[in-house]
Amino acid sequence: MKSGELSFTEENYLKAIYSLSERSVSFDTSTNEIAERLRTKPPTVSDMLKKLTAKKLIAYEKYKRVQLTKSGRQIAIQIVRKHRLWEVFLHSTLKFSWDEVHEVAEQLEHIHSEELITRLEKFLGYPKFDPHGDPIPSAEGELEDGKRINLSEVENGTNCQVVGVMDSSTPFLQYLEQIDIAIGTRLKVVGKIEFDGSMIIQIKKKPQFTVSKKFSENVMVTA
Amino acid sequence: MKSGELSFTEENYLKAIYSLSERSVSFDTSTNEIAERLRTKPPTVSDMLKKLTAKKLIAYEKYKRVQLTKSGRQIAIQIVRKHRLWEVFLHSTLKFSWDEVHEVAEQLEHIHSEELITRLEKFLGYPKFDPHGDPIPSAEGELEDGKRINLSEVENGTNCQVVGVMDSSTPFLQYLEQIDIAIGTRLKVVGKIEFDGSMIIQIKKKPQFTVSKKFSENVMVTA
DNA sequence: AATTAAAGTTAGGCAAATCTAACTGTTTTG
DNA sequence: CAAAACAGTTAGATTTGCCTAACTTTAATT
Ligand SMILES: [Mn+2]
Ligand SMILES: [Mn+2]
Ligand SMILES: [Mn+2]
Ligand SMILES: [Mn+2]
Repeated sequence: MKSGELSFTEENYLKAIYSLSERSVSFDTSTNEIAERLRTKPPTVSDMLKKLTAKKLIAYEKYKRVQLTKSGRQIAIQIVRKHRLWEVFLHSTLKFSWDEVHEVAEQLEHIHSEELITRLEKFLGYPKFDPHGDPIPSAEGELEDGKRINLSEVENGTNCQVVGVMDSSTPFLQYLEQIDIAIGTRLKVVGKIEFDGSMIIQIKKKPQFTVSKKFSENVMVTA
Repeated sequence: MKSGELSFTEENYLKAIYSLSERSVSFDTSTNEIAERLRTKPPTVSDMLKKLTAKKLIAYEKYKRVQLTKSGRQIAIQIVRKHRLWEVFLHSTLKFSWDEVHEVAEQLEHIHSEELITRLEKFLGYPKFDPHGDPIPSAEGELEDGKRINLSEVENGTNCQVVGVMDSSTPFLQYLEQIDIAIGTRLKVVGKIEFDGSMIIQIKKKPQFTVSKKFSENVMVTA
């Protein structure tokens, strides 16, 4: 790759560190978490953390947790932006189904061309969300933060709309499809079971059904 | 990359060997030619030739010239197919100008997904030529031999490539040379004059110029 | 507080892709 | 045909990304 450009691998590390950090209170993550996420081994991660530190993309000290620097975070967000725009393209333009887009976007997100993304975004009509309901960062790295909450936090008797998932694995997405839940689906929480946190929900006028706590924790909704 | 998949680099070598071989009578090429094409050094090429031989993608013996095997050729053609389809996408869909598309296509051609190309091709309406007028191989690797037609039959706005002449007289050939047209020259028909069948054509970014009907009837092109 | 468990790093090695310098094989040509 | 010129390969080094095994540091638990 051209000088100044990051390798596929470096980009994947930044993206992993970004998404793992975002879900922690202190906006940081650890060697082992990164290793698990990238299906690699801790020593490999250790090596890369040194390299990313040298490039000033992360703030990191031996044995301590890792945080993205401002510039590392900007780059990570741009990769997320590319990933999600490509997912929209694959779904809306090329008619891939939901659960097929991620793998290919994982490759496309590493194409280096500002102009390409600018034009792609325009062609797609400046979408704000990807096919899984996740927000698409702007060219400036701004992330619209909708008031998305976990389905598991929704009160009894409340209506809400599905806007995203925490888990993008094929089994989960297939289960969602099976029970007819997709991005945009409106549903009502009609009951909760204290014992195990299961939730009874209803879509439109269809029969009610029960989902596990694990399920409701992996679905994001807006109230 | 997944096992069985070729690396970026291997794919670029196959593509280079393919296009260099195609232009030779014996359908082969040499270490130095490849090195020059890929802006690398001969020892680097030597190494890769060994590797590609082991994978049975080329037929090669030390100090001899290189030829693609059947399977190597098929792979090379698929990369060319991807490259050209992406160029159409960049030009027709994203409105890149035709001289901007190549560099980005050079990256996109290495995305691994059959399904992606199948759907992209469908979305683009099964184009037969890329923005430079080069033919797009079919999914089966068939390369339209570009049926030779008379330049005078070419539609407005179409790119074509000069492949022969009807008249081989010295005056005609001298005229061709004078206006910088030779076998292989790519040109675009930018207008036609009803009155006398004259044709306005353009080569690359040079100024347009007009040729007579008698001229265009004596030039053979592939669409 | 001392011990154990876990998290994380070094050490050392390997494969891919690249380079320069030095060598060998092939071709051209006086 | 012998010498020079050219083409091509081998040797040895470097960088990146990855691994296992062994070690060190930090955290948790008794
Ligand atoms: Mn995704
Ligand atoms: Mn990726
Ligand atoms: Mn091209
Ligand atoms: Mn390429």
